Amino acid sequence: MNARFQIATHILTLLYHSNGEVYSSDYIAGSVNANPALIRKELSNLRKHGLVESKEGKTGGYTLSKAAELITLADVYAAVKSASPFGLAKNQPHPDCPVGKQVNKHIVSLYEDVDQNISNQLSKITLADFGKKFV
Amino acid sequence: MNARFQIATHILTLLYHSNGEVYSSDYIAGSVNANPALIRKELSNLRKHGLVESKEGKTGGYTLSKAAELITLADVYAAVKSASPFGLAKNQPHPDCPVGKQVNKHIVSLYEDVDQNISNQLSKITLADFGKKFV
DNA sequence: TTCATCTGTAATATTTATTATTACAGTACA
DNA sequence: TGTACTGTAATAATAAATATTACAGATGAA
Repeated sequence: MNARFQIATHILTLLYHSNGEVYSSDYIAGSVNANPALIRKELSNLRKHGLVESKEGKTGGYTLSKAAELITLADVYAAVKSASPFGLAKNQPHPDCPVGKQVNKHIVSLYEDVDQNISNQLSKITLADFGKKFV
Repeated sequence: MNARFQIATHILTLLYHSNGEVYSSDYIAGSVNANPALIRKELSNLRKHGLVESKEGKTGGYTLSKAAELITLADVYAAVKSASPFGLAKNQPHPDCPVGKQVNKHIVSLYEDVDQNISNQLSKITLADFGKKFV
């Protein structure tokens, strides 16, 4: 996991507070303090995951695709994770060692459990819940 | 998080199966398929966290510092994590934006909750539990 | 219809983090 | 006193994340 979860959550929280008004990637980039192209890239990803809608052209910009009550932080987590926060080494352990030849399998299985647990926890928090913290 | 959790777990599982015999960093590196110096570095970290003991000199090497029933994967997690698997952007969000100026605080708080949840889950699995999977 | 302002995306550069390597001093045992 | 280890620092190489630039395409307004 990396800063993408933070950025995505920041973006969505902004859109939650926009009350349906479209926000441009430039405006959002200003609040996040990041490059507009990077923000558009993340917005593009969030759109592919059905969390935001975009409109091109002169009066274009971004809005949430559905009510913030229907978006959970688990959705955000699923959208931004390319891989599990738990990494695997690129090196294959030694196949002749009884531990080495099985360790990846067991670690992967453990990671899946942990990941499921994280998702379960995050699914209990909606974007509306999170956004209401900002007054 | 990164591959260090995997490597540390691999090391400890090897030592669990050693039945008290000392293993050298060279031997361990062979199973993990990594550089002995890297393994020693992680072992040094595990020693600082009280999970392994080391012996220098000609017949030196590494052993577990206590019974595998008394080591949980949460201990391993705590030992290897330099930071939470959830990252924060280096860029400070814009302080004039109501969302930007508070988002870090709320995200950090959320990360702490998630991290605690991960630890709770991992604390239920001892090294003995994990090591018994290897037959 | 043409200009301004936006999205979408690719290509690339930069920075940061991770992992690997080398080297060697210090320790302990035979 | 030589051999086989650990401990650790310094550095190199690699990989991943982030930032930047550029521009085609869309849309609405003058």
